[in-house]
Amino acid sequence: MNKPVTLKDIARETEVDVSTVSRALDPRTRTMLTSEVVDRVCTAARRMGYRKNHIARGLRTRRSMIVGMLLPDITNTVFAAIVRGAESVFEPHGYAPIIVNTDDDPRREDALFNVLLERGVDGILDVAARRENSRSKAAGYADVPIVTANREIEKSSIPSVVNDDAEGIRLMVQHLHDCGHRRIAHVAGPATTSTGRKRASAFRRATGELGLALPGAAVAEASRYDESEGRRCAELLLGGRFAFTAIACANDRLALGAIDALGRRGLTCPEDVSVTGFNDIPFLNLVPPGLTTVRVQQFGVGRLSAELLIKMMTDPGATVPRTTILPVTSIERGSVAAPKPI
Amino acid sequence: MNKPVTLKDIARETEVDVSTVSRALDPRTRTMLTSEVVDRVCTAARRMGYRKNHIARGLRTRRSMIVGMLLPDITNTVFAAIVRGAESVFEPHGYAPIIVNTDDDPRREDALFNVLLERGVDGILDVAARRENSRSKAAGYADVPIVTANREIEKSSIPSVVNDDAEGIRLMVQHLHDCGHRRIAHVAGPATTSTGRKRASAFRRATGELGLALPGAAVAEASRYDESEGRRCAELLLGGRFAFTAIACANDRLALGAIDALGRRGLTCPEDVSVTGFNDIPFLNLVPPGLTTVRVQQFGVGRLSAELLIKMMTDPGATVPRTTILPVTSIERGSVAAPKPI
DNA sequence: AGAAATGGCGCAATCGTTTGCACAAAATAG
DNA sequence: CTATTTTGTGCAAACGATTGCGCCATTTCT
Repeated sequence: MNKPVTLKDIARETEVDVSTVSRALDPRTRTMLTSEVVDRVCTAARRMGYRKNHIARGLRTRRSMIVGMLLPDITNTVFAAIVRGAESVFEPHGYAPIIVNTDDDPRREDALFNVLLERGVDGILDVAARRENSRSKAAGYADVPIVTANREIEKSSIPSVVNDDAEGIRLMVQHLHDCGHRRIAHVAGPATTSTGRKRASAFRRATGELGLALPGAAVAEASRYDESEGRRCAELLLGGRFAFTAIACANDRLALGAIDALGRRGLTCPEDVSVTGFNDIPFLNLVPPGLTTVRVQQFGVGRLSAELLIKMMTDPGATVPRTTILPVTSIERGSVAAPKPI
Repeated sequence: MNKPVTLKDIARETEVDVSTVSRALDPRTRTMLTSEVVDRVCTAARRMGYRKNHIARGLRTRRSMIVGMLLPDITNTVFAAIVRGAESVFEPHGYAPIIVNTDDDPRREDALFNVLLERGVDGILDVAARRENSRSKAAGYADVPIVTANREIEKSSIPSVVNDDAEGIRLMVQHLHDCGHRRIAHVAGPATTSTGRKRASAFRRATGELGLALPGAAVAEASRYDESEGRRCAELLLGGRFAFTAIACANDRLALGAIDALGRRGLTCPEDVSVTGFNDIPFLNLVPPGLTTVRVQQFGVGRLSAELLIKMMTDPGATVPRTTILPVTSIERGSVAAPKPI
């Protein structure tokens, strides 16, 4: 239960002023001191088991060296990978992340946003952004640098690092078309997210460019990115007036739900209906029939967005790119085949 | 770029002392003030957009209200679920978690442990514990409350919340035995983890109690809990002198690797060899042939360990249970069948 | 050799809160 | 109606680090 060692203790021990100790311990200010003193202080610090107090430091410097990360749900491996990517750059720079899960609940999101601000985070990496900027965000925006990752906030100047959603969907639609599909349905992601909207409009554009029919009954919108919503939407499509041979889903989990819904109707994938996903989440390759999907750079999104945020935190005047778009690749597996001859 | 509002600002505005403002804003000390003053201060605070500065507060109270969480890898859904469980109790209590990933690297673990201490965390939830207590941990132990979750540190008094590893393995072995298996091999987890050791010794005990043969060649030890190690160990077993009809694996990912290794040898599961796992990770039900496994309370482990840690942080004198063991259940799927008649 | 420039270090203020103590006014007791 | 307790506030000292400023002792310049 011994008290932690402070600068003052080291100062007493080495018979110099605490300011000198402080300077000796900081590599940046160390140069203005005699190397003899630096040595003496450093060895004493090591011997006494000194650990700098980030809290006190933060009070004086007004920098907590803590960043906040807003996630929908860490349980979702897509976001976990982003966290690792961000960590890989935060940690070497001395930043520690506080992670909070919003469950895509706007109220929770606002509350947690405030929690982060109270904590005095130096910046916020928002991986749970919804399309419209919320009030508390607008308020906080002036003070704390924010970067959104994976998703973006529309009509705002908040920088974002995202995947090429449009290109990903285009790849999937093109691939389906190449396989002979002409009547393709879409299970869209929540319109509250930029990814949901982007992918849905990219779907419309891609099918349009290929001259495919696209009635309203060809699109069903999920309210969450999960299997049960994928199931629900697929059932909606199956019960609708649009006869399709393939479904392009806005994300892998929706696709898994859709495939399940097909099975319950006695249909199989890909024989009866082809299905595509988005993200290429882990273990997907092991699930039959092997989902054809879009591989995104989850880790890269985390890494780049963290680098961007660090730049904004350390140099407030720096001009940063408004949007950074990372390339995606197409992963072809067994869930896509030629449509049944009629 | 307006400066954040401080107690001093509110004091000036309401013409009371900062100490009074401080007291008025704290529900616990609020009672010693006139309600008139409390009202005046609170409304002013709200109007001016005051947000308490946790950093300054932490410096004075010597409590950061931050807890550290050491994880092997947040990408692993088992640990992500534990995080959510812990969060569900930390957040309502006003604690924010800083999460770091050790990748099960002892050096990284020590370094990150120090990072957490420098950050002035009020407690540490160690989900990445290795069996032997490391030096830095022993050092820090005196100052900061620690609880291990999922795993435990042997020969130490650090409280832990774990799953019933022994019972889980017993259930699997019993089930295999019930199906007719008499020659069962084991892919053990790393002996550096308590889970690896516990499950291996439980395997020995369970097979022993059933009177089964258990030569050394029946057990292969993985150095990490991942698919490639599962593959490697399964190949080792297949090339060994022990002819088995089933493999009980220390974890699901090892089991997936093992099944893959079987496939490469032209063997199928469960027809040729039955396989069992441990943890019941998400999506496992979708992967053929459906892994028979042990379901553990990941969320519960997180929740209980967090509750324990909070108790230790708020009441240092409290006596807490050394070990809390959560029950497990058996999940039977398609990966286990009767052994081939010889 | 005297003046000026440089380098190394100490002094003290500061960051925003909390909290023990003092002290006045009000309430209660004797 | 004084003496004592209570009650509500203010004062000021922490908490542990950073940093502008100033001072003294060298070194360098003229």
